Amino acid sequence: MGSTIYDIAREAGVSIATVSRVFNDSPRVTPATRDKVLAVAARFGYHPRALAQSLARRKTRLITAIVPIISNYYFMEVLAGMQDQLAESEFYLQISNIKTTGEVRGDDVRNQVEDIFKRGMSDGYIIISIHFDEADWENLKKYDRPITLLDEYYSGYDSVSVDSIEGGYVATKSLIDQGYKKIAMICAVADTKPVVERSAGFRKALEQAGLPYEEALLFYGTDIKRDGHTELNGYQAMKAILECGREFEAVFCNSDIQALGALKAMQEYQKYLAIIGFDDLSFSEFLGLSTMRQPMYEMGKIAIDKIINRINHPETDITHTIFSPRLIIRNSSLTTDPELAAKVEKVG
Amino acid sequence: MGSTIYDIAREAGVSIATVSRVFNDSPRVTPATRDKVLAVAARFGYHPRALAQSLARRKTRLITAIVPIISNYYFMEVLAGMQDQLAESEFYLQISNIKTTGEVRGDDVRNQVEDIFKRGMSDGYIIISIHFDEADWENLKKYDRPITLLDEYYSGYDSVSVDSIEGGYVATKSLIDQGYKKIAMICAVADTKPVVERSAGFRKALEQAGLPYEEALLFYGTDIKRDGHTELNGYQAMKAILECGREFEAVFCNSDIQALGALKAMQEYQKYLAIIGFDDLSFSEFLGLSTMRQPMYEMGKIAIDKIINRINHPETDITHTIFSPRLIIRNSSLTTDPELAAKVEKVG
DNA sequence: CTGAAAGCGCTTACAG
DNA sequence: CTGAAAGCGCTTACAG
Repeated sequence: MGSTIYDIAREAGVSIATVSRVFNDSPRVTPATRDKVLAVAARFGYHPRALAQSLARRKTRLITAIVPIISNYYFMEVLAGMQDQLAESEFYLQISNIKTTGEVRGDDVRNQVEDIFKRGMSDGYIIISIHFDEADWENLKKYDRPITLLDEYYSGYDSVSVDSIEGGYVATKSLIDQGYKKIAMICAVADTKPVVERSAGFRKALEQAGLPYEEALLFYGTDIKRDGHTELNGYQAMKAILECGREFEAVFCNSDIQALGALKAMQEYQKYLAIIGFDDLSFSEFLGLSTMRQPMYEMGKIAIDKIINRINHPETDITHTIFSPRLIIRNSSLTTDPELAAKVEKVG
Repeated sequence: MGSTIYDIAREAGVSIATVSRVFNDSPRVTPATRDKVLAVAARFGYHPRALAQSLARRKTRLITAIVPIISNYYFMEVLAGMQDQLAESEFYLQISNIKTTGEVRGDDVRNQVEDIFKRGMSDGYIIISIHFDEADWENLKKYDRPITLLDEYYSGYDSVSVDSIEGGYVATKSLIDQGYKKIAMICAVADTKPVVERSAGFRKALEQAGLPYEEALLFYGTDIKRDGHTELNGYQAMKAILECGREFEAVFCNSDIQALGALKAMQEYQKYLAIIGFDDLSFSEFLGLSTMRQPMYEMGKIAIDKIINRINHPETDITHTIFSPRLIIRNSSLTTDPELAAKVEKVG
């Protein structure tokens, strides 16, 4: 297939250095030579191979986003932000997907991430929604590549994330403020970072309001795909709530995608609890689902800024951008109890 | 940062050829030498750069999936299939995202796709949900790379797709079979491949049943993001249906994501038409949404098979795999009219 | 402004 | 089984 820089040089009667300069927009080329080279290149359908360029430059101009199963609906919006921010830069974005069967943890994920670093194909890496422990994060340092964490915090790398504890707190408090007292939480896979943090916020809100917190308020689905961030998991958890024999008025749900499943369970049981989710996925608005909004688009933009900045200035100080999630009240968490409703004003 | 093959060779007292052989699992290396090399490599934290390997081999062992805005929920499931099928192969998958503002057409998309080919970074390309015209597809031939189309058909490349005309026909017929006579269709952006085909099926079903077809049965939303495959677009289109002054009983909706928006519109108007979507996204089950199922996971697997086969055997005949979408009946399209209901048996 | 030459980090016949 | 050498397709000081 391909013609090389040598073909073009020979045909245009110049050296390969000149051809290279033309394609790198070097100012040190006469318009005449440039035109001649470009003409020949067009005739041959020549384009410099990114591969060879990267090797020679010792720079790939590539940023890799590492994502554990793109399924995360979350990622779609993050991506939009990354793309828009990338537009003006010289970098290309490539996405490497981490395959997960079941939980997003364990050696398998670790190995896949390391494999990506071993290939050494990118100037910088944005790691999204992967929650390693300290040792794992430290271990990545040996590859000596710029890293930005998104939806995760570790002191050793730049990061952008949302304060999940605060989010769990605000969500639960919004329920309490509406007059609900019997509140459960739908978790995803236990010991998982989002769950640990959001349930901590849940607990804090309850205790602050003088409502007793117990483990028994936490409900789990059994589906562990995507760490339990699935419709099915939420459906199962809500079923557990409705069948546990205990009365609940409201539910704080770990994620919108789970809330979608929870909604179905409520319909099946014809029993409607107030519910508030977490994320604000694009469909949540159309479900009338109250939620804690994560500024995903913004986070994507910021992650790109951070990684580019670190690629260009490796020695700058590490920074962490932490958003407070925003409360979005829609119908799903509004009380239907007229007595309670009287005390509440619609917020969003 | 990194040590190179030279460092390892020197330290291990062998030639770089031997180091290379060790890392390429060549059988022609004594266990002793192999161990020695591996030990040194481990100590140095050495890994061959994929970049340099690719250049020397003139093979990248990389397959690139080109996707117009990953947002397409559709893609998530396709990806799962691709990953599973890739597991046993020697290839890596990388995803290149096409940025789209508004419609997925025009020069901008064309240029982005071409840029990816110009970089020449992959051994093969799977192009997903991009609908070019004949000239555009032909134009890509000049890059002389293996290409597989997914969710698109063009005779010049291997492809895997779903018969959308058939899908539109079966969906509409299912509505007719249930006794509905006043049926509208929610389209996405007009002149777009899915819309053209599905509305053709819609028309065919009507005419075959002796129901008059008119343009006025086709409704459009104004949001053109993702070619109109958005919740908002469906919401707008359903509003148009409910406000047009004409009575409808049922709706065939171009995609599940739009159906989600349509559902909201119906709720707002407290007017419930039977509705059937297209795709069977993961949440559709939890919405009780009837739909035409596309075997996305399977399609992903097949696309990988095809591209790998063509990479390894460039001269094999071109093949097209075309699925008939499967009808999934859930609550949304079941009639509530007891008279009609009597004639219908629940299918799915 | 242009060219000759070294170098990027590997692989792979070709000998031995 | 192992090594010397050429080659993959570029970029980039260094001269001029």
